[in-house]
Amino acid sequence: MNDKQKKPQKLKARLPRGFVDRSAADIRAVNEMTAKIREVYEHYGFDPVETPLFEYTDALGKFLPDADRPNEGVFSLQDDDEQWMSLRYDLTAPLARHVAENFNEIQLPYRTYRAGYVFRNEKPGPGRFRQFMQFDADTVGAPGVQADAEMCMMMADTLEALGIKRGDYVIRVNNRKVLDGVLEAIGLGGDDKAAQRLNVLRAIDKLDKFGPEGVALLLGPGRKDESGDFTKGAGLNEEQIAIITMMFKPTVISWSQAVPGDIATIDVEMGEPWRFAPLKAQFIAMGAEASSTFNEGGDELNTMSALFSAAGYGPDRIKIDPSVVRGLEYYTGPVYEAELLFDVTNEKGEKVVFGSVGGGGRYDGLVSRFMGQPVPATGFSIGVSRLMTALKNLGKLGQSEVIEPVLVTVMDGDVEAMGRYQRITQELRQAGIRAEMYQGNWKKFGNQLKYADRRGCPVAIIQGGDERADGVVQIKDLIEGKRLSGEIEDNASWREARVAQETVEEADLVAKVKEILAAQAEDRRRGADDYYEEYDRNQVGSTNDHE
RNA sequence: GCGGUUGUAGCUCAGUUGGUUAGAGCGCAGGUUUGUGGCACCUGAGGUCGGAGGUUCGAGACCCCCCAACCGUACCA
Repeated sequence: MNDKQKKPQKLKARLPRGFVDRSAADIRAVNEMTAKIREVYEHYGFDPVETPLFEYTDALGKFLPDADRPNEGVFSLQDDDEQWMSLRYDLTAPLARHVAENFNEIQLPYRTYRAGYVFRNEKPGPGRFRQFMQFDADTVGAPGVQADAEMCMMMADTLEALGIKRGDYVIRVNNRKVLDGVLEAIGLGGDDKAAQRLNVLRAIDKLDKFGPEGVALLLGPGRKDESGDFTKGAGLNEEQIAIITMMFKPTVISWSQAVPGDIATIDVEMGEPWRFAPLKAQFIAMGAEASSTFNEGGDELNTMSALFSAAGYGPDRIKIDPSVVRGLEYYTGPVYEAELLFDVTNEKGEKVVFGSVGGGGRYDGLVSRFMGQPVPATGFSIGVSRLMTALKNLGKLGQSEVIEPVLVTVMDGDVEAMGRYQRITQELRQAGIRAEMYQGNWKKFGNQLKYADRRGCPVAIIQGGDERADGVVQIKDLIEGKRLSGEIEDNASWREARVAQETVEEADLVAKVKEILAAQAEDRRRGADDYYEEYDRNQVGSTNDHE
């Protein structure tokens, strides 16, 4: 008490882990993106719907928070009636709830889209957040794979609408039934093998991260990562590993040269569903019945492939790829994934494989959880936040720069003068010019221009007592002035010079400001052209322009 | 969860074998300048040295425990 008074503990300003504040530029970029996505979805005949951020936890799935691991994966809280509620972790489960709850009013097939933030209570990583935006489209009540095929085509169209060139992305399609069939065939069927099956699927899902060798290790004994940590494998034998590896490791030997019983001789080039035939033949050669699940999945992929070709979507846009796994739990049929193929440079200047920016599949069981009848559905989700990072790299965003407002400075604080400043500001606004009157401490005039400078205001309007008496205003071109400031060293003469400033009649104010803004825009355009010429010179190999 | 790295001002960091009152740059505020941005100069605010315990005459530094962040890995319906 006698010691020097302890200062009150300052509150530490800190952002919760895994969350971000969004800047003006980011928000504008997101708006630009979502507008383009929405346009494509609307064009395909989808209608918007919105559901709340919260749902009752049981509607989201079977993952109730329990005593041991509260809030595992989802953010949950108990309502005052003690019911558990959770922040949604995707947009699919809430849609299923919405459809089930309004089943009588909804005309099936129900084609709908929606965008919104979803939340995951997981450990965040680079480019992975605990709140992020998804943009979904779904068709509920359509059992045929033509609905799935349409989704894939719409994904391709959406990416192109966002400015991603054909060849810089691919939609990869697989079918859960094929995977299930393969697992059955190598003796991993049955409930007692469920855990092992899951391990196998997870291992395959890591293909883009660890490559075929890494996946093979994960399928077998296990893999040690660079920090020395050991990941336990699925414990398959070499023959089983070889069959699974066959699904994603292309070889050059054709089927006719394959030696029965020697799986290493079989060609499984990706991209064509008929390539599954050798797999099937191999199962028979090994004495295992090729399962009907496997055949069903293969047939569905064949149908989808035919639909793609008929609609003119070749393998440069959509291809069949047996290594696609996705959403390990609720998918029941076709699954698809949108992948970016170009290199992306991260904040640290390292090249990284960007990978998946969206995906989806058929989830025939989700709506029917709430109903006594089957309700088939298929849909996909685009990771908006993630895709935005990629688009920034491509230079496809933020080009339409926003012009900061014209600043009307304040010289005198009396009501009459203030009224004039206010009126000038309104005149500019009514002429369609973004404008604001200085709202800080007007007595420090230097600070007003400093504010305008740091904000990037293009023009400042100045009217002191002298100008007011004459019915004129000073218009200062801040961009031009900044350029000229480099030529003046001495502060006094810099202040004297009043560079890039001219006096006009009040009546001519709007016209003159427009003139200056137009000249500035012209300068920017010229500068941008130079930039893009430079940019184009640096783009090697991007010769196929389909626009 | 497991493994590794790192914690000093708002930010980036220095701080010697343990030694007086913990520093710099940037940023911020004020001034030189009550009618002019940049540059320059002057002044100032801003620190539980991540936290607790221990060793010591003495700890920002050494020891132990805890916490947090970052990276990798696992999980991700």
